[in-house]
Amino acid sequence: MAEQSRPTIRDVAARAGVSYQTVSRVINGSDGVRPATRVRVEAAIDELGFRPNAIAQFMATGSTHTLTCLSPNLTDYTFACIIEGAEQEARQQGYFLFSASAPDEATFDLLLDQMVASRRTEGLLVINPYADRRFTLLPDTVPTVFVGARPREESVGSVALDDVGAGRLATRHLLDLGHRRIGLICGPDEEDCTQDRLSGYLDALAAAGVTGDPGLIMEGDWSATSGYQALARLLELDSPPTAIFAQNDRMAVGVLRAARDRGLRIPEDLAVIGVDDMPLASYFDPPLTTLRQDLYAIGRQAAQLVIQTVEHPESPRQHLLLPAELVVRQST
Amino acid sequence: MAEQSRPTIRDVAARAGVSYQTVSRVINGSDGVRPATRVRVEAAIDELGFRPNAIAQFMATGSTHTLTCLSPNLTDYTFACIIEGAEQEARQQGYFLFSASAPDEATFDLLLDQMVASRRTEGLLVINPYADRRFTLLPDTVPTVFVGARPREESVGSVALDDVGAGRLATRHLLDLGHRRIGLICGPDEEDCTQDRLSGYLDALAAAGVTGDPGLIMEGDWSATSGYQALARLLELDSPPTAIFAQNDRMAVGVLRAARDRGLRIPEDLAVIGVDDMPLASYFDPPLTTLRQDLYAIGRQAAQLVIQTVEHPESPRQHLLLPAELVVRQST
DNA sequence: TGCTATAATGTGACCGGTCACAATTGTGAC
DNA sequence: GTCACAATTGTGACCGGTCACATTATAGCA
Repeated sequence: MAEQSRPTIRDVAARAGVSYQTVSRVINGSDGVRPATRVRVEAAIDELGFRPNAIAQFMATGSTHTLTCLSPNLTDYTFACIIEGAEQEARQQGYFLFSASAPDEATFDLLLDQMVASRRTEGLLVINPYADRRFTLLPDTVPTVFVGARPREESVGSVALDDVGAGRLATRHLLDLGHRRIGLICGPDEEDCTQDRLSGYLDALAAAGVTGDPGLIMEGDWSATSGYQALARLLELDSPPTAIFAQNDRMAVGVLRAARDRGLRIPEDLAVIGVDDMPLASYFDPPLTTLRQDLYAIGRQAAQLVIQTVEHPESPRQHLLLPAELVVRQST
Repeated sequence: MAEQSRPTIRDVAARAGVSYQTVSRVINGSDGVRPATRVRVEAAIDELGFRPNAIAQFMATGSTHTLTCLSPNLTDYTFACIIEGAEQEARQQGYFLFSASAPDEATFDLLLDQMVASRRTEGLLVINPYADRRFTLLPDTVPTVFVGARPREESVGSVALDDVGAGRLATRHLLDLGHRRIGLICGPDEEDCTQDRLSGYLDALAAAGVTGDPGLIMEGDWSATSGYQALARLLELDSPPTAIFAQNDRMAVGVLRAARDRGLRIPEDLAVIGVDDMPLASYFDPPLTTLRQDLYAIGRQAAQLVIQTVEHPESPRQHLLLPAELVVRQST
């Protein structure tokens, strides 16, 4: 309302009695401007309330300083933390982070087109790239980092939880408590972390000289309901498990509930451990033992990696694994 | 790597043997292009893999088709749902939604500067504007909508839960069950929804002819811990409440826990109701009675409102209230 | 067939910055 | 006081599209 159209560098230049180029120099803090001139220009900027038009800067420099984070959704707590971590890091380094949810492949493709092909973004963070076949749609023209999964090709960096280690840690914890028949409730088969946590589980069993029983391994979909159903099936076995390792907390909560509905005491009749340490984990009944992952750190690292690749395209791709931490509460 | 620099409309024009303006027409689907010509241009676009540079389009048209949603954080489930809803709606209408977390006023101010002053964004969604004094920083140069709060000035639209109605509904539910001493655990004093849910509570009590007791009203900070502590204090009263209305689910969960720790049976000794219907509400012990709010709808409506104001600046500002729905489970 | 009305296409300037380089000014040495 | 050289400052073109308008091709009709 106040000003019909906002002032440009040329307006500032006119007011300060210099050329637009000098104003540009002042904006960018380049040297080669006499202090007296700089002061004069800065005064003009203040008087006019001038702010550089970022779009025009992008246009001229060809660089948007914007990263895009694509996630299956924004509401999953783990994804949200990763995004927030990445956002912080990006902001600190002078970048923007645009985050968008791509619930399906079509949306993913659309977003890719709008962000990458139209040159709005300089780097890509992809959370959970193997949710479906979306990873096949990725262009190789833009620096990319996978979050929570190993890349299938070499040109992409990655940051993830040390899932094998986490699987091992959880399983060993249950073994240490004397359990020998340990049920495993997995995430979807096609996801990396499912496979890795599984192999950590198998590792730990083998290391303890315990023979694994494939019948104790169930596939869930990360939801509490799927955990509930998995336990129901496990309890129908002739020789049911005495402990459950659920690959995430939501499924573990489903297990707690299914156990309670059947009158099982936890941890006496059944020990339960999850992964994530979600916010209210300690408020369930009983408080959930779990493996905490530092999701913010994962996000921060991921942002760092993309920025590194954006700024030094030839630098080697990195693959980071962050450790999980055992949080013992009362469900084991 | 493949192409050093991506093709522009002039490259396409040369290939198709037309002028760049004709290519521009084809891109934008304007009519006044002979079908034969259009086909030829489209072929050239495909052959070269041309995609219009969005930044250049912004530059030329002055419109970015981008909205910004500022939220205190991205990890709170309610905020995330709102953002996802807004994102969906925006996408459907051909807009982008940039969402950023502004944990404090300084960040909020910075983001405002980067998004608004530098003309990257055309509309603003502000979630929880009264988290602190951030609302005083808002510029009046860009269409703005408050989400989850009433605006303090007329130029801003708003979408929120019908908090008064929700407070009334929750309280009446408890009254209907025969409770007369109903404890209220509020959110922070300075937030609108705290005040509104409180006045709904008072309304319902008055309507039922029950005299309210100010000693039964506690202030929390939305966290489970604060709910836990609030109940602890309420139970020390000479005449403690027989029911609790917590203004959100997290605090309600804290209440459940505090009650369990003291050996109170729920709902026999103490009835508990929350607000939000957060994802695992039905997995707590006992499953939580609560008021569901349609957060996606709130987000969608908010996006709609901003877009409306962006496209028709003179249209009147709207203020929407969405109803809450009672979900009765076993905590009452 | 010629003429006008209309459809289709092309041209130049412009959005608001930046870049590369040219022009000007200031400085120190002689 | 001059000159060479460095420090400042200014100029034109450009980024990749779009706009307004000029130009040309086509169609419609007498």
